[in-house]
Amino acid sequence: MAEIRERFRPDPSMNRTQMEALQRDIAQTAVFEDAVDFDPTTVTVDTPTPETPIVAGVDQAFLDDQIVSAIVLTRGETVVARTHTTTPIEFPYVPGLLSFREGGPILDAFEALPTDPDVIVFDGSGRIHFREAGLATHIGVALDLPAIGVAKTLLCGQPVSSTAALAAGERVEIVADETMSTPDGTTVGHALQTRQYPNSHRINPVYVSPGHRLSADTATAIIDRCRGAYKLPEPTRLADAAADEAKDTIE
DNA sequence: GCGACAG
DNA sequence: ATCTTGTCGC
Repeated sequence: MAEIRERFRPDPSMNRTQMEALQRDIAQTAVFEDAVDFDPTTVTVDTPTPETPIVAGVDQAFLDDQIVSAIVLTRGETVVARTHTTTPIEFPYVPGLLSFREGGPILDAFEALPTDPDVIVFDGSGRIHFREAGLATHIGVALDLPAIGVAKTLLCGQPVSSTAALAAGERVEIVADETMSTPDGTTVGHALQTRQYPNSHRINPVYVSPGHRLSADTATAIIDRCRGAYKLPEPTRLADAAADEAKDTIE
């Protein structure tokens, strides 16, 4: 179903220079402004209506030499489609080059889907990346679909203020720092507190950044609307469970 | 050389 | 990401 712009496909056989060149190309093609066909404020993980946008959650699980890539499509709390692929691992984990390890398998999984989602949620960074070309940006551009990156830890960039004691729903801007090709001070994402305990113990926020066709503000607003009972947004949790489940079936 | 980094 | 029991706290 998904149309893939082949010239952007992450090729694991490229050398580092070629990979970084492709990332610069990806970054220039990426649109960090709202260009979506749905109303972001209608995204929900609860009871859906016929107009509720379809959100895709994507996540991977690993075996010795194979990678399991799972995608779960949901309309509100309703699972619309689910698929997964198992592929040989072709590239190691290298900070800054994650899309070359996970991107191929993810695109394979998208090709197996019966329908395209309105927006995709990835487990990793989007614009919060040295060359503004994180996993969410790379695959979002390759599919030309709205994409958002949600990372559990910060790859680069700096919060404009402390993220230590945020209440659920609160956010802090992440701005570009000197390690990035982006001009210093550019807002590239947000630290979003998806969940918080009433008292003492603290939960770390997640780091949301636009991947493609979305502004940082809207990307974060969408993830905020995907908050469930856990730290990770619901689409990511579902995909995570699907990947683990598929993995257990294999081993 | 120092720093330092998604999954 | 993955290997893993118990354990502290609401």
